[in-house]
Amino acid sequence: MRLGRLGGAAALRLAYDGPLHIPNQPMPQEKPDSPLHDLFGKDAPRSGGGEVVQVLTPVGLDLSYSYRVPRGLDVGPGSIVQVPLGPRKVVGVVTAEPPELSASSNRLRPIEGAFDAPPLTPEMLTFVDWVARYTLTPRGMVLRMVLRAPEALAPEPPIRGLILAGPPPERLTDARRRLLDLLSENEGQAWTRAGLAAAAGVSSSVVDGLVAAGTLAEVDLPPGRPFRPPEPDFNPIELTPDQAAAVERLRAAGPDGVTLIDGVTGSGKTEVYLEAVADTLRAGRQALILVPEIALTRAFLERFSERFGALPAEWHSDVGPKMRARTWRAVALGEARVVVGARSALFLPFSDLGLIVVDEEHDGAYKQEEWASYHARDMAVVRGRLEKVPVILASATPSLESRVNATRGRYRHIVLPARATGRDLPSLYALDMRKAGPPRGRFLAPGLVAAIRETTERGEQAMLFLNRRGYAPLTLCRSCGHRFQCPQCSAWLVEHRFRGRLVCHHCGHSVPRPDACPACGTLDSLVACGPGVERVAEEIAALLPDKRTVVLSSDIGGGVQRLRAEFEAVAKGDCDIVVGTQMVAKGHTFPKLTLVGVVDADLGLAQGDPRAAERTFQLLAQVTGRAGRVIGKGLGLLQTYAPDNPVIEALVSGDAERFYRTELAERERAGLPPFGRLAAILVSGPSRELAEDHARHLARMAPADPAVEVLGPAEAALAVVRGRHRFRLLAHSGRDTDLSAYMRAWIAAADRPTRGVEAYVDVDPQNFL
DNA sequence: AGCACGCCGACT
DNA sequence: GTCGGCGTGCTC
Repeated sequence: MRLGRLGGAAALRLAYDGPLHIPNQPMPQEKPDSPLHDLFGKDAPRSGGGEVVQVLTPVGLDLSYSYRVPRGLDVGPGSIVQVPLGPRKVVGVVTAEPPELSASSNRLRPIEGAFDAPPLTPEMLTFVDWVARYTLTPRGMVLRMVLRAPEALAPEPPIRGLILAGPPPERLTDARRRLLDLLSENEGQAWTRAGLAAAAGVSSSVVDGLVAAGTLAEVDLPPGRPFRPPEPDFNPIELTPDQAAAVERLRAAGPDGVTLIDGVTGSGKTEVYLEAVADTLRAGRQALILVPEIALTRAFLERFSERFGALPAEWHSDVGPKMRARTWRAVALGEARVVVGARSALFLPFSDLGLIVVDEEHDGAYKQEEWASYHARDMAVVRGRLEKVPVILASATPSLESRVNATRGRYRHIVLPARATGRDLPSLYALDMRKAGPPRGRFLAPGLVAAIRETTERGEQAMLFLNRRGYAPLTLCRSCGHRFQCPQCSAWLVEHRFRGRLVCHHCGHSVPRPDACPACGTLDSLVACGPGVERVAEEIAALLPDKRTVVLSSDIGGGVQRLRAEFEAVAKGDCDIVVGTQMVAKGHTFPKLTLVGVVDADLGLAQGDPRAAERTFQLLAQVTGRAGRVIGKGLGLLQTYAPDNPVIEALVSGDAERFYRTELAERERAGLPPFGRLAAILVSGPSRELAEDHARHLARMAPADPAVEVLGPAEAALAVVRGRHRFRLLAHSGRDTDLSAYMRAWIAAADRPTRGVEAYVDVDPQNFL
């Protein structure tokens, strides 16, 4: 096992050079005793054997451990190695830190070997450390995100292929003849066992028989090269003058820095950043395109391959282990030139990254809130800085953070004010439900129903948007008032009529919908309260029975395949009315769609969530932006009980700037992001008492700091999830305070939780439940 | 994160 | 009397 040479470690110098982005995070000043400090500006010596190196392992540890390098093993910073850890063997990465234990220490154990994979670059190692520090995640856990394709470390095993290698067998059956015919028609071709059997229409035992007879022989085929390089000049598209000007500005921008492409829906942001991808390919470098949800980006992949003559590599949770391993290796070896991926693609070990694009940069899906919390958009900006490559953020409704960075000049700002097709943006109107609401028991105002009727009569499509899955969010007994609640969560069970069940959207618990009230036994006394998409579909189908209605929601049966098919069917025009949840707001173009009705425009405007207005504005602007993109005159109708709410007013006036102005003023007044910083601690435990006790302990232990205000503990809005009781604490500071460092000090000062209690730190929380 | 060690309930 | 629950601590 040997490794190639490593690039100069001097590149590490850039790591802590100045204020990095992170929504305005000042770079933490490294203290002289930091383990990383001594390395800057020096070339880390490669080990020639018999020495000691630090190895970071992908376990929940912040420390790296010292290991002895056996004689003859050539490893240096970034090398991927196997080391013993306690009773097991784990993969690890040699870091650039100086050894902590001396060669004579009896705790020292030897590295067992190095993998034949390219070493992680110094930039990648720095990135791991940076993310770990900022998010308060053990470095090992961040490394784990990098090494998340375990099979990728072994060279890909050759494919077993079959070729014609001997005379035909003595007994020639019908099946054998068909198989031999096929082989002679494709002379010299090697087949896989299953492929040959299927192509010849025989069972695999026929193939085995011929192998045994010596007619076929097994050979090793080199593993396939699935990553055909995209060609930058394969099929250049004609750009509009606006787009061409935007591309020129990107080119003029130079080799690094962040650019926000701020363009209305349909303005062709994608075409613009694909030109930047083409430039990256021309320079022989790799590009990463992050997208919020990859499962439904079929259309994007097709567009990409039309432009570049090859598909990009894909990286997301639906990629199987084999393809995952191949992709990881191909990225590390520089063979995969463009990767389109979900947020986890940010941790791929690119060998020569030249560009990062974050599409729909405002999207909440970029924030991971599981065991490690990070915002992929912010970390993309950090990685771009470390790698010294440009980062492009694209959105029709940019986050307030990015807008402020653009107006302050930290980001370049490219605005695409008009649709590339020259079509007008949809006209939006508020439907005041207090004055012109639906009759009792219904959810669609007569005005909206009439508009849907007119639209579909013209042969165009209408969409009803409601960000609520299922049939009804609450079921109660008319007789005794019993409400169906999840036994494990403080949430109502949502009726799903397709499935005939009541479902908890927080833990997945579900029960069949009973006929009688479980509390009082009364038959047929259960009533559904409020609408979900299924119920809206039922209502519109009853009102317009001759129209074809379809529901697009993540929980229609059949998984991603079925959903993709449904989206394509709608795009082809196979239905008149679409009723959809949040997922219809993203990306897809439905050419015949000209009317979008928002069933409950007030739904997202919950009090107490500082980001509610922004999220609602973005979501409603995105979803109404689907209307009239290809034909007709787009129309959006917003059903609301608060037509004078600033979000609704800004949408209806078509003046996005007005929304940004008022919302930014509000945030500035309250010192909220991007004018201040927030970090949360979520304490959860098996009982209310245990969770609350630890939350109070944390509150007492919060370090005194005049720059930081600590709030709480308060019971979380969702007080119980999966049987765990939750409390929240919030730290609030100005934007010049290193709140991440404050949180590290806080956690270090407090006792570690015990007895099943957990404390989870979320820097830059997006979600306030 | 794993995995081992360690101290209190229901069984061969 | 043991088997085993998972609570606590360690891994170079």
